[in-house]
Amino acid sequence: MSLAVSIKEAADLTGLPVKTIRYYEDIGLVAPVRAANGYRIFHENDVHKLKFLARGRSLGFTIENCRNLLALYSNKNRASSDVKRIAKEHVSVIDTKIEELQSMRETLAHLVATCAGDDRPDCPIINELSSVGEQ
Amino acid sequence: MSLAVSIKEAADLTGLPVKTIRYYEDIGLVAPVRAANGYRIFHENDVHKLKFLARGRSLGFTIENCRNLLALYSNKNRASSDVKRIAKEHVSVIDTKIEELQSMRETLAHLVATCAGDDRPDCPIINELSSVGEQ
DNA sequence: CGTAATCCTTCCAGCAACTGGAGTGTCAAG
DNA sequence: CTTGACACTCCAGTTGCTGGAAGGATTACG
Repeated sequence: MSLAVSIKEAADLTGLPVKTIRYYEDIGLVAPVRAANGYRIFHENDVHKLKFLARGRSLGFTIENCRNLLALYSNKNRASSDVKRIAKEHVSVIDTKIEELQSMRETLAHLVATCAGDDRPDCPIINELSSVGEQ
Repeated sequence: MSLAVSIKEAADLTGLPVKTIRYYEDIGLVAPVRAANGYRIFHENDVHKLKFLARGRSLGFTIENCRNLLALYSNKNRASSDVKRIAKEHVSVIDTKIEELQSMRETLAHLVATCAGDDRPDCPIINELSSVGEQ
């Protein structure tokens, strides 16, 4: 017969915290059955979905992205073009974030480099933030 | 005499939304005085602080970072080393984020590249997420 | 059999940093 | 005098969890 585990075991198998798994059930991403005592029982398919979610989230997909991908995953009639589209959109979101962070990083690193970092109150970082050099 | 503006004008001067300025007052980052009718009045110093906050946030500092920087900014006895330390810590936080995003990006871009993106259901992106290739 | 440890359950509250909306008040222009 | 743009407060929602309280179930040990 198939795998049937407790929430703790599902957590150990997927690397997700127990709380997170309950949350995923709350928002309808998994639907484990219940034992007579009310305990959740995770079958192979549930654990598989949880692993899918863990990987998707660690790749930076939002919960809604994951919900869509999961629907495509369960849909044998899916077209790979749908999946590719979602993934491509996500790559460009990531690209934008990287660019923003790099520009932040440059500005800050420049400020850090020009700051003496001593006991004197004069500080180019503060000067920039308070826009003494107002352009 | 000094500048004294309404919340809308402060918003226009700083680029911050009106709602955000009210929120910044709520959490004690600015303390505009009130007119007889209860309207907020922003003086030059308040507008200056708001601009400082807007820049700090756009450089990715958290609100708490900004609160600290603002305290240093108002403190004429500050040492530039304090400011430099905060900024350096922040640069390394940004570096970590960039690295994570780049690794995500690579994985995804690879998957996108190997996906046919046609009408067939077979899809390497889904396969990866569902870990058919379980290692 | 008792009890202690480790599960399990639900529900409520909170984090960051806003954002939106409801409902109401104020003020200047035409 | 009414319209429109502004102002106010307060409550609720966003995302993706995380923590804790209060209680029930199960297992292991003596």
